[in-house]
Amino acid sequence: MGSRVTLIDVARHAGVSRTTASYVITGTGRVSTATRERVLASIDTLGYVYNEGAASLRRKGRTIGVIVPNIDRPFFGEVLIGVESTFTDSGYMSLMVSTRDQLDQQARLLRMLREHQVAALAIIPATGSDRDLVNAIHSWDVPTVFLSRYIAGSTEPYVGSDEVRGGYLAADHLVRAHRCRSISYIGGPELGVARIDRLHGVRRAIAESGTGVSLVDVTSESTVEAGLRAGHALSRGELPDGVICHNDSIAMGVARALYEQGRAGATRIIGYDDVAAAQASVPSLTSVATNGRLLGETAAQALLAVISGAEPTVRSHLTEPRLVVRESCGDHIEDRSPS
Amino acid sequence: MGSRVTLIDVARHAGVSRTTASYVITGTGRVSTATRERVLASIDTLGYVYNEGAASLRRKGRTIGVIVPNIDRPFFGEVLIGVESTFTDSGYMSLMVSTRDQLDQQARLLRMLREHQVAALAIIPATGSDRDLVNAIHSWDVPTVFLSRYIAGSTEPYVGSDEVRGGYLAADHLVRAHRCRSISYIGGPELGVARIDRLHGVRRAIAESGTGVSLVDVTSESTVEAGLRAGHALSRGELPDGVICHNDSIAMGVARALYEQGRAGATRIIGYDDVAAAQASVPSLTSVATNGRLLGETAAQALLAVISGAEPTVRSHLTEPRLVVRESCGDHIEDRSPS
DNA sequence: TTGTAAGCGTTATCAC
DNA sequence: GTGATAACGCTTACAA
Repeated sequence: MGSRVTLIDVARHAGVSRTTASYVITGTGRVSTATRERVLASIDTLGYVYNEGAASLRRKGRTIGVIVPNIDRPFFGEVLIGVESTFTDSGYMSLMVSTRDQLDQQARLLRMLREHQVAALAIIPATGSDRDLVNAIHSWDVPTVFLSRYIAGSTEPYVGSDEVRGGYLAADHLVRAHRCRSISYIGGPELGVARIDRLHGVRRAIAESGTGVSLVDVTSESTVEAGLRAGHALSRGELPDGVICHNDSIAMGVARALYEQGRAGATRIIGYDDVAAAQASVPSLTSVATNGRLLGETAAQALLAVISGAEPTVRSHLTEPRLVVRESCGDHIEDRSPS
Repeated sequence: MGSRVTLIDVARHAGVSRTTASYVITGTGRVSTATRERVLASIDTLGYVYNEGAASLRRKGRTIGVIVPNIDRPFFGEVLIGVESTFTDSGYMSLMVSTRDQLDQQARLLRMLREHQVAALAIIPATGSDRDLVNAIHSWDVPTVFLSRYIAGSTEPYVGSDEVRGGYLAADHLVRAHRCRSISYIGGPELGVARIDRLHGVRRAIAESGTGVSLVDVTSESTVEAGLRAGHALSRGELPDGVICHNDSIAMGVARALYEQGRAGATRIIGYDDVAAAQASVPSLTSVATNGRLLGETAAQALLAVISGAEPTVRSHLTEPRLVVRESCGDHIEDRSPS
């Protein structure tokens, strides 16, 4: 009935030794076609299933640890798709865990992954992670890639979108195409590297424009609700000419808040990540596209390479973001607010 | 340096036997406080880490298989949060894989999970899964819960939202509160059980109303893009009085398409799942809330119970959906009583 | 309370 | 080409 069928049973049934049976299963070693057939037949009739756990005791395991802050944020979801599909397509399984963006959870999960002997680790570190995390992972000595968020000062392999460039693209569009003189950056955790980098890009774009542009930045959670709150707060004062949001959820919240205040289209809004919903919102959302899926695939491929012995250290890799211009930053938006 | 420290090393260092060391780690057996301290100290100084894989060779493993169609669909993301957090909080790890809603992938992944000796299985089956899947899982003999989608005729434990009720709530609102005489159901895979059940609910609501209401249903993918296409197709003809969409992504696409045709608000739209973006869309989306997270938690808890030996078969569990009324279904007649 | 020893199912080494 | 045999790191009766 159960998985009580072992390699020994197969070997006995096929009239060979465990070794030969093992050779057939793993494809290793030299086995005559005749015996191979026989073994395969036995496997089939006996209903044998390979025991990865037992095998891992001798050879390297085929399980990969994947750590993310929240599975439900659309962007991370896309990244996960990329990571997971790449690994399973190569015969590896992903042990996915979410830290809820909390450092203590992260430490705990890291330990559990260690106990599970994962062969590699892909991690989007929790906000606030520092050298301690890097050191812990480093001393552990398992191939690792940091994803989407990097740790300041770390030299570990990193795959992410070029945040500085993303901020630049957004601000440049506002300043040059729309002649904005005041810009607000909304959202993201205060110390998040993505936020800081994007703001750098924003400032650079402003500086390059040669015009005097005022910049205000506000932190917030990365949720629709937070965007709604931020939008209402914003509309209590004088609106900036343009708003850059830390992600699309916030942007949708801000746009909605302005709409509720009867000021739809009163300022230009740019989101970040270009998730699926961006194109369907009203107004449709201009957004900095980052292609999370590609990010995930890239990271996974890098890890697979290292595991396969391609020793040469994985180098960091930045993908190029792209600005997708839609209605939310346009001047052509009619005022559809409820009168 | 690496994880070369084994229980033997710990035992030697602490001056005890493997057994005692093992007792300390697992909390099993009787050990004097003195020796326990000593062992723990050794573990610390030696940097020992438990080897779950090796342990699983003797006792039951602590890894759970989780199969979903797509990680990136917001609703499934919520379900996963519930499943994963519940399991990790209990010391189990989730081996998550996505089938891309394809049967061959699903079969392959099922096999891999088996080889990894998972202690239990939570699965949202791919569209089109049938008795074959149930039989395969059943003969495998591992505690299993079907999640969110059930297999027709299967008696395996199932945790999901009451789809019939959801369809009823949506249609009842359209028919009674808005006096709709024509309704379209848009989206979902043709043979999906959720779709079929919801349509049952819709028909029941129509029948109960005693009025003659025409019902049209169209299948589609569950994406924003598909919603856009469906919305444009819809607006080429005469619009129905009300539209029920298979999920919120489709609903947002439909609403957007109408907007693009200059017919925003020309019909009432109801979405499904009530994902975060629903409240921020313009118009904000009326939606049937299903609480995916709770679903995931419930399923995980049921599995944990079975694993812990609470033999009595997990019974199926349906959660009650709730209609969240917002702007997209328009001019509300004050009738908030779809209790 | 602690130690001895027999597995768990696989792979690696080295003979034949 | 094929087959003994020794690991791999841990759990768990059974003794002491």
